[in-house]
Amino acid sequence: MPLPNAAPSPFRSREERERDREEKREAVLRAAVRMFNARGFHATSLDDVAASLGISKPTIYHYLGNKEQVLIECVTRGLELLSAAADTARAQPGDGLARLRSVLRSYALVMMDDFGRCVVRTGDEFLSSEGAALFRARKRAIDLSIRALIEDGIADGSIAPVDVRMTAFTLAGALNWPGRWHAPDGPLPPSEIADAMVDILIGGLAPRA
Amino acid sequence: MPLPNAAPSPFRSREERERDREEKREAVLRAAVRMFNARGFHATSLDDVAASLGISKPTIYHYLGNKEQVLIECVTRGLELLSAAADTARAQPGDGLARLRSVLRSYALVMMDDFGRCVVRTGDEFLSSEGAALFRARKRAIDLSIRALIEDGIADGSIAPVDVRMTAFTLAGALNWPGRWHAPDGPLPPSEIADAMVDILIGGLAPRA
DNA sequence: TCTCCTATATACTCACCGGTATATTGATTA
DNA sequence: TAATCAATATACCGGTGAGTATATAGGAGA
Repeated sequence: MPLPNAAPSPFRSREERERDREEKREAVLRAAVRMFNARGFHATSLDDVAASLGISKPTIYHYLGNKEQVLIECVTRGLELLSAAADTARAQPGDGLARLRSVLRSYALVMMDDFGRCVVRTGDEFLSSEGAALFRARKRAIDLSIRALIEDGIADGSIAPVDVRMTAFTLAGALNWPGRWHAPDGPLPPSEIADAMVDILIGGLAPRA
Repeated sequence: MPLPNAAPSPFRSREERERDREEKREAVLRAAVRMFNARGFHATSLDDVAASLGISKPTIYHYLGNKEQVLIECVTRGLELLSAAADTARAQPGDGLARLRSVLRSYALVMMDDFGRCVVRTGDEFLSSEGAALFRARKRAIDLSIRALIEDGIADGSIAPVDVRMTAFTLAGALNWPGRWHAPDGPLPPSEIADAMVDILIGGLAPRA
């Protein structure tokens, strides 16, 4: 219970200071990911990122180890969003197709978020070999989640007996693409884009007999 | 008619010299695109490219203006392959769906070629504003080709009445993706990958009633 | 109060790399 | 044969940017 003394004190407790620190870290990451997405990783200097926050480069180094780690944290945020999307939708009721549809929709939405975008715009080339290995492992886990869902759907008859591996690649590829072309201030809201893409992927192009 | 004197002369004619020059230019481009694809544009120095050919950096500048122009030529090569794929398949007989299928297949194959890959790995960020404008214009033309084909198919009843714009995005996105993950020395041959992806996109996932 | 830790800045180093100036060689042409 | 041009190399310049050394100021704890 907080005391009724609502006057904010300039003296911060330990937890408050830790929260402050976390908040600043987060702000650095947000600013960085926006710039990385807009100009590309190599073309963005940490001086630029610092300037956009009105701080200086060493401050960034105070909160994050080095430039690659900034990128890794951004990518990791995005991958976590993607994993979360896959996991929560997977736990829902419904047949395989319905659950897959839900995952695909969430996946597409993440791809129109700053951190999701960053995942798709960051090739292995940008990371050190350790970073790239981690990156690949997490992407693989997400891929496996999607494959499992497709298999469920095939088993319960809600999905046609397709090649699971290639299907997962195709779906992910299509849904990754908005991360490259979607402009956050475009006319179509992300949810509509996601719905339209998922409908096409689920239904295909050929008219139903 | 060549004279029966088959002994290769060290004295080259004008045409031979021009062909030589063209061949060297081409070799530079091939070496460059491979490295760009493997390490990324910014992480590849022209010294590296030169070294991989056993020549020196000024030689590259002798054949191509500057680093951006090297990239633009690579991307242009890829875009030409893509345009060619769209145009030739469009001129074939068959209903809209059949022709679209043919275009999609060719498109996917180009994406597993060095130059096609380069198109998809090169974001606008890497180019100057003029380069990026050119790039976008050519991609737009390809997009319009695909849209036209989808419209044909809807008109002749071979394609379901989908949202044309979103469908073109979705198809292109899915087919672009191999440009990022496909390894040229992988087990599956590109033609099989292309077939599998196109089948999924055309047929969708839901079982036919 | 003295010391230590945190947050921040300024100013620097160092490596890399795009691009160029200049030299050399050999073939082409006048 | 002299003048020119194409093809190539070596050696350099200048900018940029990652990362660091060092200073400072102020709060926290002993």
